[in-house]
Amino acid sequence: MSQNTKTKHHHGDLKNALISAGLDILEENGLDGLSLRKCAAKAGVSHAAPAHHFGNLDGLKEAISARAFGLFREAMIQAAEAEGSDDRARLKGICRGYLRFGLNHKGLLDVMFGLPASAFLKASKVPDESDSYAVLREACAPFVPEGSTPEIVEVQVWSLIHGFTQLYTSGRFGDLPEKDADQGLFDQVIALLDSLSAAPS
Amino acid sequence: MSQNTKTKHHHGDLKNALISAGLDILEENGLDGLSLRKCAAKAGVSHAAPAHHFGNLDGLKEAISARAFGLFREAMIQAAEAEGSDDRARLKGICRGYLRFGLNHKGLLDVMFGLPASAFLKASKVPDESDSYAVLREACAPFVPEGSTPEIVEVQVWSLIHGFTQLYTSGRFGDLPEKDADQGLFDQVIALLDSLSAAPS
DNA sequence: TGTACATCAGTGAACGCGCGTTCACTGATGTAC
DNA sequence: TGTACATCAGTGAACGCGCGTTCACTGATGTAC
Repeated sequence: MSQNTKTKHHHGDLKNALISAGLDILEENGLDGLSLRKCAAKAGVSHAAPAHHFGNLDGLKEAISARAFGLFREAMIQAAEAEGSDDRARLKGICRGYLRFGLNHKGLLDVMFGLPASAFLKASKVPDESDSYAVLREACAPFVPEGSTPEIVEVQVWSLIHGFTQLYTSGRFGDLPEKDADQGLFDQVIALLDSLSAAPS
Repeated sequence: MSQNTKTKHHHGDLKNALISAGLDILEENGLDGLSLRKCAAKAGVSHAAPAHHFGNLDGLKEAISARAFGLFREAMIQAAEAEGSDDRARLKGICRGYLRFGLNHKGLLDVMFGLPASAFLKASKVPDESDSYAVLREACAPFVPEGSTPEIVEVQVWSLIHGFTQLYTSGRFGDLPEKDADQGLFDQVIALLDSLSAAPS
């Protein structure tokens, strides 16, 4: 106890601790509740400490966002695996994972898609957002009809899922219960994909 | 000049002036730049004045949002009329109007969809958000296939357009130029609707 | 038409708050020799 | 193995800022008679 929590200087992994603190704050208070000082307090550190690691709030947000995209990716993969192994089941999992993530982690989705994509593309190393996108891309791949391209199918599916999630989580679909929302979104995506695939066959 | 701008007390239409000021601020500085004090300053009035009309910032936001939904509706209608008079042309106009509005007035879309829908549904009189939705609904009506319902088609089209707009305006589709985005979105909606309508015919 | 009065709309000073940022500092760590 | 020293990470006090909110006020408006 003496060494563990009270080393005072040299926290050890403050950078990650601050990111974790940020995630917690987003879950509890949403995007508006996020500040450098709150993250520092939650991580048990003086309020000036975060500047050493992130520079400013935008830096922290980017780091939090990257971690959130990682969680997002995991959530989709896990949901996909829970559904089954064929192409449709995997895609259904993506839909469910996306929507559930939006419902359960509205604050995270807000930072993730609140920052412009350029904030990620600027980073030299391949960012976590791309990793998430790859999951979607792979799930869409089996449904690309002959006359089309993967990009077109991805954009279409992504737009549909993303729009549905945003509108549903902000209460635009009335009191549609979560379970039905799940199914409804999937049905829509399937209808969309069927139409694409049906054309050439 | 003496009477017109310097009556000091009793602005006359301060409520609307504050809403207009809010719209300007949203266009210039985005959602984060919006505050009661800035709206008051922009309207040329003391910073405590807005409280008389809106109570707090959320009240102002709702009023701004209502006005923005009105502009949104007009933008869609105008774009639809510019396209032509048949069903497809009208729907294409809706797509274009929606996307353009998102591109040109990102700040407005942020308040409009940043507030939960319940903020509008609470209002006793039919809110402007419903008026906007009616435009979408009417445009979708001719494309409801026999086995489906208007609601399903609306949700699907709305999700697709909304998601596309959000993702595109935050830079998620790379450097896709605006003109192509317009066409791409419309193509997608048409493909979606064709698939729905084609099934029964 | 005129007077008295209640109500309403906006003023401006003051408040406390949380914020990001700066700064000199200090304690811990790692490295050179 | 031990000493000296540079570097790094976190401290805590201080700063100014913009914010929402409160409050006693005052000037304009509308209404009753």
